[in-house]
This record gives sequence, C-alpha cells and structure tokens, in this order.
Amino acid sequence: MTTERFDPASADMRWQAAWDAAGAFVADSNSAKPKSFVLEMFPYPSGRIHIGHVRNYTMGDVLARYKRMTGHEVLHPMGWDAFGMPAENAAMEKGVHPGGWTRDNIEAMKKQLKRLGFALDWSRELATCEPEYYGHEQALFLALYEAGLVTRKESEVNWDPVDMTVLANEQVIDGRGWRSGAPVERRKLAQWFLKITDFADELLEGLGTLDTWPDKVRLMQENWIGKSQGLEFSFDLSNGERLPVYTTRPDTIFGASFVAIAPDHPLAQSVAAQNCDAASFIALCKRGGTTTAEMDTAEKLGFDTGIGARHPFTGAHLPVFIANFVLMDYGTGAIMAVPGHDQRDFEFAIKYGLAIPRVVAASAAEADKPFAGEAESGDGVVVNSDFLDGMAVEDAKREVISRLEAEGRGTGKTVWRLRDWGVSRQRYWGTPIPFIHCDGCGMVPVPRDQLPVVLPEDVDFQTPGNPLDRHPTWKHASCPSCGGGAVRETDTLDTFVDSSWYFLRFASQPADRPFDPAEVAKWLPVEQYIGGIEHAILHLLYARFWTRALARIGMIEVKEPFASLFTQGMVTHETYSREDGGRTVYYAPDEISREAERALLTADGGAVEIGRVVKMSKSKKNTVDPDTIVARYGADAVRWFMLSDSPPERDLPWSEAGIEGCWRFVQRLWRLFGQYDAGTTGEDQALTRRRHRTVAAVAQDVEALAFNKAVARIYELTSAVEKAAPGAARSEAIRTLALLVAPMMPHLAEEAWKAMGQEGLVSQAAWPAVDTALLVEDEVTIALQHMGKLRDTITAPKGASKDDLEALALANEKLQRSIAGAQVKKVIVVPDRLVNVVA
RNA sequence: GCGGGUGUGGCGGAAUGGUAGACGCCGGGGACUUAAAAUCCCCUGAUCCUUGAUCGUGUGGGUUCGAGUCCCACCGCCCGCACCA
Repeated sequence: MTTERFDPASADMRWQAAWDAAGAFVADSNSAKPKSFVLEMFPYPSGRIHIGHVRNYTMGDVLARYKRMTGHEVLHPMGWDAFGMPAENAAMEKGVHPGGWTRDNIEAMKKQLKRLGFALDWSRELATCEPEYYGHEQALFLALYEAGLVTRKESEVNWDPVDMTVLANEQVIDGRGWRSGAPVERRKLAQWFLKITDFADELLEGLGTLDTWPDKVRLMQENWIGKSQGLEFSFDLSNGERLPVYTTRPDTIFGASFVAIAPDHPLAQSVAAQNCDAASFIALCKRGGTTTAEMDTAEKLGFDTGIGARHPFTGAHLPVFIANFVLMDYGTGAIMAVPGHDQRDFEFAIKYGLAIPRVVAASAAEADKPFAGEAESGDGVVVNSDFLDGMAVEDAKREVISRLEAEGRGTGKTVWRLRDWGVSRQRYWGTPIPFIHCDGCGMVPVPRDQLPVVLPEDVDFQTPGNPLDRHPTWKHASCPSCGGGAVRETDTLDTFVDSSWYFLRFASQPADRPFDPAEVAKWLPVEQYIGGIEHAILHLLYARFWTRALARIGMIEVKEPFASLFTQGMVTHETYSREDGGRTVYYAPDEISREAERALLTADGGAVEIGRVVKMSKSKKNTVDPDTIVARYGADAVRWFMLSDSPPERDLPWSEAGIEGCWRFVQRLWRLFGQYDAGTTGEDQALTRRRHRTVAAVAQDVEALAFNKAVARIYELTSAVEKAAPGAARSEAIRTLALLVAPMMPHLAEEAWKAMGQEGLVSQAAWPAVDTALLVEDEVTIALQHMGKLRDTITAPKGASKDDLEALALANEKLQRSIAGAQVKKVIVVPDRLVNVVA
C-alpha cells in the first residue's frame, strides 16, 4: 500500500467526476426508501463564494451524505437567489447588464461549489432571475390575488429628493441618500401588499408545532407577530369629535396625562390644514428614513394641537399632541400616554413638562414613590386609580375593559404588531408584477396565457430610478379587459417572494406550472433547513406564510415548509490594521505574516495591530478566499475545519493555524488508512468497544448537527487506533474510520476506500452498524467529595448499590483525611457518579 | 430604543444540577535527521508553604449537600427591527 501523501489536487477532481458519472446524488422520486430533504438557504450570486457559504453548505452536505448512508433517499438541491440590488449597482458602476453580471456570477460560484465536493443534485438547479422561475411566481401571485390575499394601499418609502428615487433602508446612511447625500424624506406611494395579517393567528399557532426549531427563533417570531390583548376606546374631544385610541395597558388609564396621535393621523392632517405650525411640524416628522430603529431612537418630538381630550373616568382635560413616535400602522394611530409606565411617554413628558403620575407600584405602601429617572413597565399593584386601587395589573385590565364595554364606550380588542407584507419594489432587477393599469378598467391582472411578463433586456442604468418606468416601449400594453391602451405595472416583487417558494420548485420543475403537487407532497416538508440567524424572522416568516397561503387555496397540502431548522454562526477573522494620519488602514490576511505574538506586513516587514475577531467583510479586509484555501489544502481539510472546534450555531474564527492542523489530520488519517490489512487476525475487545461507542456517538452528534463533537470523537478514535496493536480489530476500526469521515471528508474517504479494496463508492456505502451490547461500560469512575469538593476518585462496578458506594467512600484514605474526625451529618450518593460526605 | 442571543485556560471549545477545562490549536521539552521539512513521545488554568492544598466558568447577590448549568440585578459583545440578502 502506498506511503505517499494524500494529494487533494488530483484526488478531489477525480472523485467529483466519479460521483457525477455515477449520478450519485440525483434524487429519485420513485425510490421506496424513506425520503430526506436537506436544504441550505440558497445564495445570492454576488460573484464569489465566501467562507460563510462554505460553512453553511458543508454542514448541510455532511447531513445529506450521512442520511444517504443511513438508507434515505436524499434531496439536496442548490439554486440561486438571483434577483436583487447588487446586480443593479454593478450595472450602474460598471455598465454591465444585471442579467449578464448575475449569470456570470452563477457560473463562477457553481464552479467553486463543485470544487468543494458537495453532494448536490445539480439536475434541479434553478435561478430566480430566469423567466422559467419567475413566470411561475407571477402565476402564484395571481392565484393569491384571486383568493383575495393581494391588496394595494399607500405606504411610506424612503425618498431621495435629489436623485428622485426610492431608496432601500440600506441605502439610507445617517438619514441621507447614499449617492446624493441629500436628507431623505418619507413619501407615500400606492403599493402592492400580501395579506400576511390574515394568517397572523395561524402563523403564531403554527410555531407550536415546530418543536425542533430553535426556541430563540420561535420566540423572535412570536414577538414579531406580537399578539396583544388590549382596549380600544374613544376620547371625547373639545372640538366635538371622538378620538379612538388603542392601549395594551388599560390598567394604567388613571395615569394618562396626555393623548398623542401619529403625524399622518387624519386629525393631525385636519389640524395642519388650518395651522401652518402644525403643518411644518408634520413635515419635520417626515424627515429621515422609514425604519423603526430610527423612529425609536429619534428624539421624541411633539406638537400641542390645543385640542383637549376628556378622560373617560375622571373627566380631566388631557392635551392632544401630534407626536413623532406614534405609528399610524399600529392600533388606531392614537394613544393614551401614560408616562409613568411607558418609557417613550416618559421621555416625552419630561421634554414637554407633563405630569407623570404613578398608578402601578410594588405595593400599596409605595403609592407615592418617585420614579428613578425612567418609566416602570413591570407588574405590581394598581394605586392612585379610584376603583382600581389594590388590584393586580391583570385584574385591573379586565375591570377597565368590562366597565368601558358596559358603558358602550370601548371594546376589548386583539391587536397584532405584524403588518401586511409590502412586496412592491420600484426597481428593475426583480419579478415584474403581472398587472396592467387601464384608465377605464382599473388594475387588471395579466391573463395566464400571457405569462411570463418578461423583463426587457434593453434598459438604461445611467439615470437613477426604475428603468422599467422610463423604458420607451415595454410598459405600453393593451388592456386585457377592454383592449384599449394601458400601461404595465412597473413595480417588481420583493426578492423575499422569490425565496418564499423555491423549496417547492426543487421538488419538481414542470414547465407548465410552478410545481407538481404530488411531488411536493412526496418531498416536503424540508427535514432540515440550515441558514444564518439573520433570517430568523423575515425570510422564515414569509416562507411559512407563502406555504400556508398556497395550502389555503388548495395548491398544496403541506402547511409548514421546514420541519426542522438550524441557524449557523458566522465565520470571523481577526483584523490587521495601522493608523495612518487618523485613518485606519486595513490589511488582508494574505498580506500579513503572522507570528505567535505579533503580525507583520509582508511588504515592509513592519508591525501591524492585531484587531478584534469580527465577521468577515470587505471593508475590514479580513476575508479569506475559499478558492485559495482549497487550492492549498484541498476540499477535505477546508470542510473539516468548517466542522471542527466551534459549535455550529456559534461564530467560527478562521485561522491559518487551524487549517494547518486540519491539513495535518488529513495526512495523519491517510497514513492510518494505509495500515489497513484485511488479512490479519487477533482480537482487541477494548478497541472494538471503543469503535462501536464512537460510531454511536458520531451518529448521534451528526443527527444533532453537533459536528464539533463528532469531530472530537473521531480524533479520539484515531488516537486509540494508532496506539492499538495490529490485528483484525484494528483493521476493522480503520475501515470504520473511513466510513465515519466519509460525510465530512468525502474525497479522502473515497481514496482510502478504494485503496482498502472495498466495493463501490464510500458515498453510497452503508453507515456502520452498532452493537448496542458493546456500548455498556462495566466499570465507572466515582467522584468522592467532602462538602462538594473533590478529594479522590475510585473505580467501582457499574450499578453498584448506594450502600456499597458509601462504604467504599468512607473507607477511602484521602476522604477520611479530609473529614478528619468531623461529625458525618449526611452522605449523598449518586449511583455511578459520586459520593458526597456532608461533615 | 425595542426584540432575541452570547460570555469557560494564551486561543476555539467540552461538561443530563454531580470529577470544570474532553478534543483541537498555540507554546515548551525531547526523539528521529548531516540538516531541514514531515513525523512521533512528554508537558502545558493560576497561585502557594508543591507527597498536597487554595483559587478559578463576564460582574455582584441568591437557592442547593453540590452551580459553568437554576433564580435576581448589572456589564460587554453579536443578530434582527419590515426596501440588504
């Protein structure tokens, strides 16, 4: 057998070709095996795979390969989330067409993925930017429209008044447009919405069935949906009108010291019509972007309308303010403000010198306790509140609601934080929304037989704004209803729509419809979905909604697309920088020679500062290029590194030393594989036990996606095998190691498998069987403690009785010395674990 | 600001309320070699009065025979906040 080094440069390509030739990873819909759909979030084709992708896809790949080895028919596909802004930016900056740029990127990235040896079914590849995909999306959109799940309404966008264009939140930097630098304004536009709010209850309920999703994701979605029970009631206003408000804290109604309305509330608008100060205040509120983070951190500002609101119980006169922190989208767009028990109201009251009454306290005795510089939103007992005094918060809520309901002045009401999903984008590179505006007939859907509405190729990116809107011919169409002249909708769909059903298209790709329901029924739900935590809310909620919407209109049966979810951490790297004239200049890892304590710039030999370990980004230059690394170490060492050390849900710090270590382990395993000898005999019971234990542990770890632990087990077995005497048990352990690492280091495993003279591809071999009888230990280590402190350890037969363990412990010399004549009060014995003497 | 995470040796991390630091990296010492690379072996939390003991899991409290793990308060960092994907 060869003693040469494992050479990934030749082996990787050879085995990738062998898998292709065997069609090893093509999913067979007609298979009788149990199915397993393993999916990683598909990438945006930015041009290069980054190391975060490598980590994501390596995890999915290990699981997919493992599932295949354990007898599953695996669907493990790959596609491209190919619409989006970067393609338009490239078009503006480099004068290339978004389509050409995107397709080139896809080709380059596909090559990179192949180079890593992922067990993907490339026959099902899709790209969302092709009419073969987005045409079906248009059909689905129309189906939702027919079901009444699509609406149009006004909503605010970030408007750049200089470039005369809509900006994405990301394009608003410190309240200014990223190109023009002009202060951004909020502007209302008629837009398309999907009625996700119709599914709020269902989406919330459904979380309960997703018990293998991370709790944190379910909690985030629950809070995002934000179901709250509250009270809607109306204030009588001094101008004779009534103002409905919504509150989730009716128990604090006696603490209301003012009323606040959103700047775009109808009442605010009517005040502004007669008062130019009010109008200019509202205009001031329109400044800045649309994000809630921005709204929440902005200074609280208000305008006193001069109108008074009559408190429903006390009759007190409360001033009505227009306030920038009140949202028109939530509740009624008007609130009763209780500064003592809401932080936003508190800040506002301080600024405008309004009363801050206390109506909730820890106890009745603290009814007049002053506030410590902030609102108290916690639980307690109601005080200073007439008939509510002494009640618990929850009881007081019910009491206020029932009183106002009895008087016919208000109603208990459930309100959701979740808003309808605005899917309109005023951009070119997206799925055209299949509608036509006709002056006579209104908004008319494009007939199915005219789909897809294809994006025009001849577009101009030299002017800001939507190229579809100023295209000379594309938007002119005849009305499908009356045949008269009409214009196409020039908004395109949010790219989150594209990613809300791609997993259905992976199940089957008929040309004449979005998917084959029978194939969807066969493959869905996805057994394991893997992606970044940054998608915890939006993408995952939208995909859940879209799936449920299609189920409601009878197109599919499945309601939850992802049976199990895993959110992996980022890949990070330390940064290298120098201060240069007050500016920080960053250097890339390959410009640096790294020593134990310091880092030097290769170009001039001078020292650079080693900065914090942060997410890899172009701006900090702390990226590593997968191609370079794979070329140097081979795919397997890189894959192994991606799985080692860090728990997959946490960040993984990239390091040269780490990848070097993985490279050494690849070679170490290769040497060990070379020692396989099918002909030897001789037993080694301890090694055999260890082998079975490792197989069981690795299987358990891989199924739990605890790859770092699986890796540690493999290291342990490797060391044990190296130390073991030659014999049949050792050879069998070596053969087993090849199977254990096959999902992780498939090229090395194939090469070894062949060298050992085994049949077929290791990728298609069966996972080694475990003899559970060999998993049980007959001896265990018992910790001996005195007052919880370790004094000695002893070995005892597994399952020894409590009395036996206690006797063994009390006879132990070290423990006796520690107790040293003190009175033994109690002895705690945990069988197979420890004995703790309390003395 | 709001919501959700996270914090353990020089580093990444392991540990059903029960022996803290498995496994890997770095570092130190040794073997092999003309030499280097590669490889192999040993050591490697801190402190001290070093056959042993004390301290030690972001900080401060608490519950428990026993806390990295449970509870309360705080601090740092990370993710999301609806037009980045």
